[in-house]
Amino acid sequence: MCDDKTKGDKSILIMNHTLAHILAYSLQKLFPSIKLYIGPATEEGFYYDFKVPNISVSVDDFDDIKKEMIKIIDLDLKISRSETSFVDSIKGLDDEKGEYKKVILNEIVGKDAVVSSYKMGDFVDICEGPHLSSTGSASKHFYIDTISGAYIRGDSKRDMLQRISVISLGNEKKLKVFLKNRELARQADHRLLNKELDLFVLEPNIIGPGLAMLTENGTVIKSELEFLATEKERRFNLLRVFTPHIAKEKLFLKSGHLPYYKEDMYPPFKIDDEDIYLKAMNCPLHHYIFSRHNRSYREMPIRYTEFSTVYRYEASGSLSGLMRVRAITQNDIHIYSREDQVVEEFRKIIQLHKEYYNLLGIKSEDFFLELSLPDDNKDKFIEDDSEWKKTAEFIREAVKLENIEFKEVQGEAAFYGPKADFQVKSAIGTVYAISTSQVDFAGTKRFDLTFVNDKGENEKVYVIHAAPLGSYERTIGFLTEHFVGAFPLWLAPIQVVVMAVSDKFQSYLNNVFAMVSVEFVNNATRGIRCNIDKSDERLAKKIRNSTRQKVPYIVVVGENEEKSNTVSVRTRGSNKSVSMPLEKFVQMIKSKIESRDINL
RNA sequence: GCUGCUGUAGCUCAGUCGGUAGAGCACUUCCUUGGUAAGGAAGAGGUCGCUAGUUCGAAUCUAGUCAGUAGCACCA
Repeated sequence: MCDDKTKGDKSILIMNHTLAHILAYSLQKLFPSIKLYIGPATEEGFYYDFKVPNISVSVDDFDDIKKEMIKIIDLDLKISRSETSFVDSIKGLDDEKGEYKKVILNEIVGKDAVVSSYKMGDFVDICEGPHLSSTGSASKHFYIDTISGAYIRGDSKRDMLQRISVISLGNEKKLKVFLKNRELARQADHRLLNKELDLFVLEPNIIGPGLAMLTENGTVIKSELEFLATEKERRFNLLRVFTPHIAKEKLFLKSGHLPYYKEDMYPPFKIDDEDIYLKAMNCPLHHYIFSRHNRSYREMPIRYTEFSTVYRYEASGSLSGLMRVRAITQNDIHIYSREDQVVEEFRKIIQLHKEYYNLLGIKSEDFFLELSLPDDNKDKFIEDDSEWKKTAEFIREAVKLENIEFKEVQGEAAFYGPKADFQVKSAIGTVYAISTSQVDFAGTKRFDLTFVNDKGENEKVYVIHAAPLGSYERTIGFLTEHFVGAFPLWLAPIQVVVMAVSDKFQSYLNNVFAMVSVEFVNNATRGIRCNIDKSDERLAKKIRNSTRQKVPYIVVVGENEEKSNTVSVRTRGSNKSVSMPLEKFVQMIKSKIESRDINL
């Protein structure tokens, strides 16, 4: 997913890098006081970061910028390279306009390097290169896409610059296809689909930003996922527990989450002179359940799970529909394990993921696995080299045993241990962790989590944190986008809509409705979810309404059906209807629901 | 949180130069009893996100604020 083939195409990267310079040159012509920062090529094109003092460049300027760029391309300016020493390069920069270029030289290039510059016309930019030999060979088929903010060196404590992002794929055809595909992807945005599907409600002004409510439709999906998880729990020997949503400050101080994560928790309220926090995580509470009595090596591992909501004061700018919310409901698993069991337990968690993903039709190209390790930032990660190494190796081993490809990233670990995140892309391209599994070697120390080993000694517990179904909010958002609203039968909020050709056939319609919506044995709450459409509309209109809600089966009855005790069934995705005996239809649906068949 | 953009009916949107609002869909009622993606008519529905300010007068101009959004930063 992340290593696509276009990435290896060097010539496009070179051209886009040259186009970035052309963009910068154009901007400099239009805004002479501009301070340029950096302009790399990306997978889809390139961008340039800059700041114009007292002026904010806007989308209204895009036309002018494009014209300037085309002009520079048409002039076919020669591009030449020159080299200078670090000191001369610094000296050569204007104090004002070169402010951010100096950042590059001082912080990225370094004193000992020879600094290369590329020149086109009267525009010179410090750059490693390589570049095209002249501007004329750059493609004019680029699309100035967005203007937004970006921090210097990605550091939120520094100045924010403006970033113009351009899509450039080398030719017109690729550009058109890209833009068209992106438009299609945007139609899969769960926020957009929600207008038809009516799964959730956000009332940021009244209830609060990031506090999502599920409607009766969304709640069906949540419940189905919960049934599924409950079934799996039994198979994987997970034990269900239950904990409160609030706790004293002491708990989170002990766990180490405070003061580390104070900013990310809702501010506390005072009761009897003590600060009470809304929980932002379940682990410390589960730890107390685990450690309520002494544990023998014989009973390990102990696997707890809880369906619970945690509250995180997520940054306002990061909130997005159901994908990033502030009240997060997870199926949160904590496995208390002996050292020699960690790999096997972690492996089981990966297997659990596989089972879920198979069932949901999520293929390996839909996600990627990221192994997150610490970097040398001592404020973010607990210091203990040997434990970090050991636990990272546990995860690598488990993941390798399950034959899943992964990539490793530094600096993304949890403060208490390395983690393996399943990452997915949303419809608009934002990457989200859909589930996370972590090995914790530190929390265990703080809570003195131990068991008595076969030598009668206290031995350290390793905790695996996992939420293989992610949060309901994000998972429902992701699944909505994944299926573009056309949920598999077992997840569909409404599985069948029955309607009659005219209300002459009311009684047969009622009969069919009663037969279809009958609940069945193995799980009473998993009967067939059937709606009856009694609206005074023409048949075509009723079909249209249900079709837009992506209802899997639309059942129509009239004179013919009544006579023969059949139904006319229109399956989602088809515009033809098939006649079949009522009994047969109900049986078919029943078995597909019970087996969680992905196909209709 | 930062930068930009946006905020008019449940939804999608229109509203000229400042003169207290309009359409389509949805909703309600009536007509229509109609065989597979929009039948017709009428009606109801809005302190123009909120708060100040400018003005005789603000949906429209200004400031602040709340929220959404695109990125960036964050993401236990």
